[in-house]
Amino acid sequence: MMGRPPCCDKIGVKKGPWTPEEDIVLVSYIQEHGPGNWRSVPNSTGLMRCSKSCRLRWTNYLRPGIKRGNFNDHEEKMIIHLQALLGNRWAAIASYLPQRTDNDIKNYWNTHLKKKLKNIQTGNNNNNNEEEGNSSSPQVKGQWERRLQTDIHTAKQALCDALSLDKSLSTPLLPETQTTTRFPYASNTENIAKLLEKWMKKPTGSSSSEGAKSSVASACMQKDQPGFDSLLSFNSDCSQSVVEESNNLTMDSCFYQYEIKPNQETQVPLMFLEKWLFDDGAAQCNEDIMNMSLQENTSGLF
DNA sequence: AAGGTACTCAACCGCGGAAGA
DNA sequence: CTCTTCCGCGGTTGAGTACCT
Repeated sequence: MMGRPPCCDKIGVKKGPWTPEEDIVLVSYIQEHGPGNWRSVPNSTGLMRCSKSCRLRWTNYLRPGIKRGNFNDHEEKMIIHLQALLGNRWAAIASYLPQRTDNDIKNYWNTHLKKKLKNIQTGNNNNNNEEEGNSSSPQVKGQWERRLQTDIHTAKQALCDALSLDKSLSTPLLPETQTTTRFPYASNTENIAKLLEKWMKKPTGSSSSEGAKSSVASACMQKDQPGFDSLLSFNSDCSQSVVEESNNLTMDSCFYQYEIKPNQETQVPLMFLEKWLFDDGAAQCNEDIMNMSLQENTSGLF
């Protein structure tokens, strides 16, 4: 067969924004069967969506543990460092920020950080009286590019740097410890169930069901809205969540298994790298290289 | 108040890699 | 080993919203 067959039958496949009803169907199905086997989701649920769309909706929006809303300084720093180190490998970057989706990080990078860095860059150029287009700011850009094409030693330093950001923060950052902080995924599925019940029971009190639909939708979509978001969001006070969760491993623990696996898989190589880094390189994190690290370039951002 | 512009972010598209037959 | 199918990723789009004139 020539060419790649479509992931799904294009005929009758719905596209565009998801409705709350569709969300409910999808979440209900995943609650029962767990995420994965996306191919069978449309058939099993009757959703007129392609498998990809279902997966995307789940991973980017419905999945418990997703933190929405503004990125804090620490997250910004992490993203900037990791982007410099890993390039646009958003999934890899997201594995270090388990509360954020790769899509969110990508969007945030494209809409905020890129611009911010550009401003910094041009600011530096002006300060240094450097000509614009002349190899386009060799000092700053050169460092970024150098890091992207980095030799392994520099990469080790940068990763070391990135992972040691804000050690004072209580939130654990190393993947080894992240695996424990992901427990809230599990507890939150219960919340989804409660939420779904609410949705189901919600009287279509408003004159039209369409109105009710949209009000539910907007309540869900609304950023920083208590309700849906707060229920699903990954409590920033991870330690508390973990404690709670350790006492609360109910039926949701199966969710944890389903949820944790994909991330772990993507994380494994980095975990090895880090392990190797910290075993081998941590002691060598010499100050000179750290000083030339991105912190220098990004310090103006924060 | 109306129209235009900029911005945000959910969702789509197409590709590459992994897995399985 | 080859072919097919599925999954996941990164780039891109476009609808909705906010802001400006």
